[in-house]
Amino acid sequence: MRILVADDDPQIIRALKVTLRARGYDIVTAADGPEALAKTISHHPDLVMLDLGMPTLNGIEVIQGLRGWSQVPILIVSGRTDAADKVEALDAGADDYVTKPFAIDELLARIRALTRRLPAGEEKEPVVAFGDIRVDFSAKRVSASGGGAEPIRLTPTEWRILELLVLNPGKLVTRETLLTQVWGPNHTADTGYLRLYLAQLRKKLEPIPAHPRYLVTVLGMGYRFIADGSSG
Amino acid sequence: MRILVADDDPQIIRALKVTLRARGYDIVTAADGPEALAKTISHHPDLVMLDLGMPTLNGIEVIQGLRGWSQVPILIVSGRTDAADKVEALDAGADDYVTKPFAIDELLARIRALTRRLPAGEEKEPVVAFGDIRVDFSAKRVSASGGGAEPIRLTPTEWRILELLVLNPGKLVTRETLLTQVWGPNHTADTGYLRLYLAQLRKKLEPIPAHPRYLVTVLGMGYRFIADGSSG
DNA sequence: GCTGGCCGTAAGGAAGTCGTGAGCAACCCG
DNA sequence: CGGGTTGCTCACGACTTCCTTACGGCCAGC
Repeated sequence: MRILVADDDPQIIRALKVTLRARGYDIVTAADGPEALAKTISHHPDLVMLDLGMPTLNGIEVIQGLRGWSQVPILIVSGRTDAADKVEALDAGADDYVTKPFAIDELLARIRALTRRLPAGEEKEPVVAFGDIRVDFSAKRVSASGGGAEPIRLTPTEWRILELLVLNPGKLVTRETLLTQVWGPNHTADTGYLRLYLAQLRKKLEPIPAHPRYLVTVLGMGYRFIADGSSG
Repeated sequence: MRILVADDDPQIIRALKVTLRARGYDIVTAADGPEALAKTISHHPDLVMLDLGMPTLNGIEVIQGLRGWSQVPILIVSGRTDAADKVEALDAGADDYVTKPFAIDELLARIRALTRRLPAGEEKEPVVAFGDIRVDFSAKRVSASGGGAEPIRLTPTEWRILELLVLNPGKLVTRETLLTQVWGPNHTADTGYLRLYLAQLRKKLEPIPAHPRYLVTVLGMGYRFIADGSSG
């Protein structure tokens, strides 16, 4: 988690850097408004902490400059306690406003609150591709880029098995693991239906189902997903 | 924009109700924790204002009860100024914390900041179009651009379901997600009414209701909204 | 080379899910 | 108090999914 700290007071910068780094955050600093804008562009922080009283550029203008193109959460840290200042900053696009002096624990809690809902906004799509197949886990969707644009339909059970295998690329997934994870902890007696679902998955996903390249059998043990580019 | 105000002090309730209604907000009130939870389920507010010092149920427990199934923004209004209280509430899932007494202008600005990023489809147009249908989220209206200019009427439940689906284009929306988001956390036993509402939505929105093109069933898992131009 | 065990494949029935229509109770509003 | 709307239950047919059973092929060990 990367945080940009913009303040013109070197002491505050230093104090925040130490405190936040100790909490595991990756810290980028800026001493004035233009630098804050530039470093937001170059470093893509997950949160911007902004002091309103910086030289060169009004704090409000920095907020507006950011909001013109970015939805990054903005936390204002200011010495001004006047309600009018808070209203102006919040309406310009800031997400929270803390007045100096502040309790460091409260600041940290507000940082957590602001960064918590981040994944809901701009997240990468967890997509895994192999061969002509694209697996989109967030959308629960599989499509073949090559043969026809029609999406491939998987049943819920097929999905669970594919997830277990693809999310552990290269690793062996034992038959017992598959059975307990898909059918429940009490379900360890396999009468042969696991082979059946693997056959169906291969029929739908493998270029040559009879000679599986990605969903490989490990004799007597279980199955393994081999990603593109992996040897063996 | 609907706001739930939960406080055990009738005077505060009354004052906030008047002030917020004057700003155009739709206000729902609750006098204790259980009522706040129940009215959140039944009224689906866009923001929950919570007093920590309510009887019957701890404020923290109310936050947890909401966060178990809802992502609605929570604004804590409390008389406690101690940093530890703020940390506890924010870490439990609250999004902002204001201490009494507060400037009403600041409170309004913080409400605007919290509700600003509400629509899950951030910063996009609040209008989504597919086929001959135009869905206006800000005006809560649906109209058919093709056959006649008269607006299509949706019931509140139909609207909730359509929102969940359209705001997650291409993504799978689980049956369980739909049930908890629309009917509340305790409502997981589906006797078949979800199919019914989907049928009604398709009857009103789909060109050929019997062969849905936009509100697609994913067998055994849930439903999916397919936007125009997407493959499939 | 032979046998036993494991794997892949196919067919078929049981069980579950979905779409649809009919119908009833609760609620809102005039 | 009455009409219309909304929310929900029940029942039925069509379809999909799940799982069992059965059979043939491949590899290991003897």
